[in-house]
Order: sequence, then structure tokens, then C-alpha cells
Amino acid sequence: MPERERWGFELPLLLFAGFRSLIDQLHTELADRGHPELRPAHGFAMQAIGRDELTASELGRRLGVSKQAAGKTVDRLAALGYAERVADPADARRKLVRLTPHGQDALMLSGTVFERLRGNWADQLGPERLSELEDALETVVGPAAFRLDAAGWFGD
Amino acid sequence: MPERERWGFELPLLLFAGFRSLIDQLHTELADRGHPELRPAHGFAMQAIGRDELTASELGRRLGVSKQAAGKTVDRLAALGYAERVADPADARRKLVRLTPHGQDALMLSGTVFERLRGNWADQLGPERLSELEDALETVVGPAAFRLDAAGWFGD
DNA sequence: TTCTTTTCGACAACCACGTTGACCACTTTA
DNA sequence: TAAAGTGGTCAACGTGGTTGTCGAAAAGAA
Repeated sequence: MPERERWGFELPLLLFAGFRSLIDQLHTELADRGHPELRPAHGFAMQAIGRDELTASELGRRLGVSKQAAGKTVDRLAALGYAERVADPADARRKLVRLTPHGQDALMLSGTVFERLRGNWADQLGPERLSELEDALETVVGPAAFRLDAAGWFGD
Repeated sequence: MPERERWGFELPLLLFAGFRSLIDQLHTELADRGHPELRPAHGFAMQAIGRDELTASELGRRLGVSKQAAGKTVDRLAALGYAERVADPADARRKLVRLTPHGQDALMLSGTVFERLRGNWADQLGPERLSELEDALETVVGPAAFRLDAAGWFGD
């Protein structure tokens, strides 16, 4: 049921409002469940680390930022107890970054919260309209959909 | 045509990818048309100013940031030639911010570019699917859709 | 094996964008 | 007219980026 004529400038605002709505709800939930200091930017970095052990340089590549910026991000995650650095026995230059159990907990919790939030949208829209929305977005953005280099994107 | 089962975490990434795709294309176009220094964050501030003459404090309220932050944003826009401050003859405390002709040009150009980008999406999806996408998003985000307090939202 | 190139991590300086707190000037209101 | 509120600015700081430089360690080539 198309409701009225839309201006072009509304489309980006609607997309951003949807994105922000989900992320804000996620962090409200995370704060209630033992992760009050976690910020949206941290989530992208932790997602990029996942269960891997990788160098700050490699993390920078995944996030689309310099190795120095990635190193600072790791510093902040480490200060909050979400990540830690361990020496690489096979290469004395490298220090491998990995999530702590606290960080893995936050990541798993985020996954379950996102499932529930998607369920809320499905309740409001019906499963078909939600699937159509997702399919339409994937059609227009193509394979660029699942990039993680989002943090700090506004300023560039 | 629902293509496959979706994970909850894909939804925010799809929304953000769509948003970023539009904004990136906008700024590519703006750069080609005489506005190469304009950044995404500037757009929200200029949209909040529009054709008004307002104080930095009022701008801060519209953008959801402190008056000091709004003042710095105006400094940057002014340094780039997009905004200027004029004294308010009716109130010696106030300095009114307004867009320069260069700033108004950028704002009008953005509007026409967004119309064309929406047209591209309509070509790819068909007008009905695009309208359904917009309506679905408005349904789930409600009146929060058209807030302008987006810049700097990642860090907080 | 030695020399050269590459890579990693760190440091420094800087910029964009936000925050609080403090302060002064001016306007409004009680 | 005194008190309260508002507007602009300065300072200090935090976060998340950038580039440039550097030394140590690894990898590749002669």
C-alpha cells in the first residue's frame, strides 16, 4: 500500500533511521546484560575479530582503516576487557589480538539480540514484507552489503 | 521472491550498506560539481540550517549536540565557505548562522541528486517494490525517521 | 649466506567531532 | 533593580581517524 509520493532525500533518512534503531536497541539490551560500556564502533571491530587471532595490521585491513587506527581500537577494547594481545611464538614482530571470554560473550549476545529484533520487525511487517525488504536491499547494494568498514565513516 | 533464510545480524548491515551507498554516490557527484570538500557530516548540519537564520545554540538543539559542538561545526562550514555568521541587530548576544549561496547551491544540488539516485533504485527494483521498502521502513521506525542528529552518532 | 625488501608495532603530530565546566556579556523576568 | 536565563567562547579532554618515521624481525633474491 504505497501511501504517498516520496522525496528522494527521505530514502537515506529512512535507511539510517532503521539502522540506528536496531543498533540503539542492541546497545540498550547489551547495557542491561553486563556490557554498559560497549559502543557501536566497538561492535564492528569485535565482529571483525570474531574467533580469530590476528594482528592489528590485519584487523586494519578488515575494517578499512590504517594499522595505527586499528591498534588504537585494540587498545580501547583491551582497556575495557573485551580483547587482549598475545605474543606470536612463530614471529617475534607480531602480537596477536583475540577476544577475551567477555568479548566473546558480548558477540554471542549481540547475535541473539539481533535475532529477536528481526523478529520484532517480522511481527510488525509480516515475514513476507520483511524478506522482501531484505531482498530489495541486497539487490541494490550487491555484495557490498556485508562490509565492516563502517566506524568512523562519517568523518572521513 | 525470498531467496534464503536470513540471520538477524544481516538486517542492520543491509540497511547501513544502502544508506552508505546513497551517501557515497551523492558525495561523488557533489565532488564532481564544485563541492569536493563536503563531507557526509556537513550535509546534516546544512540540512538543519536550510534557509533559516539561527543561532549556534539552536542548531545544536536541532542536531542533538551541545552548543559548543554546533559552534565548531559552524566554524568548519564557514572555513569552507558554506556558512557565515551575521550579528543579530535585535540581540547583541546572538550571532545568526546562515548558508552562503555556495551552501544553498550544495543543498539544492543534493536534493536533485537524491531524486536521481532514488530513480536508479526504482529502475532496479520497480517503483512498487521501492515504495513498499519505504513504507515498511516508515512502519518500523515511526516518526523517528527524519531526525537529523546523525553525525557523530557512532562514537558517543 | 648475505643483502635488500617487506612487514609489524610503536611513537609523534595532527585533524574532525564530540563532551563538561567555567566565564562574561546581554536580555528577560520577577 | 536584582536575579535568572540565554548565547558565545575558551580550555581541557576523549575517541576515532590520518600521515610520517623508525627499529626490529622476517622473507626473498643474489
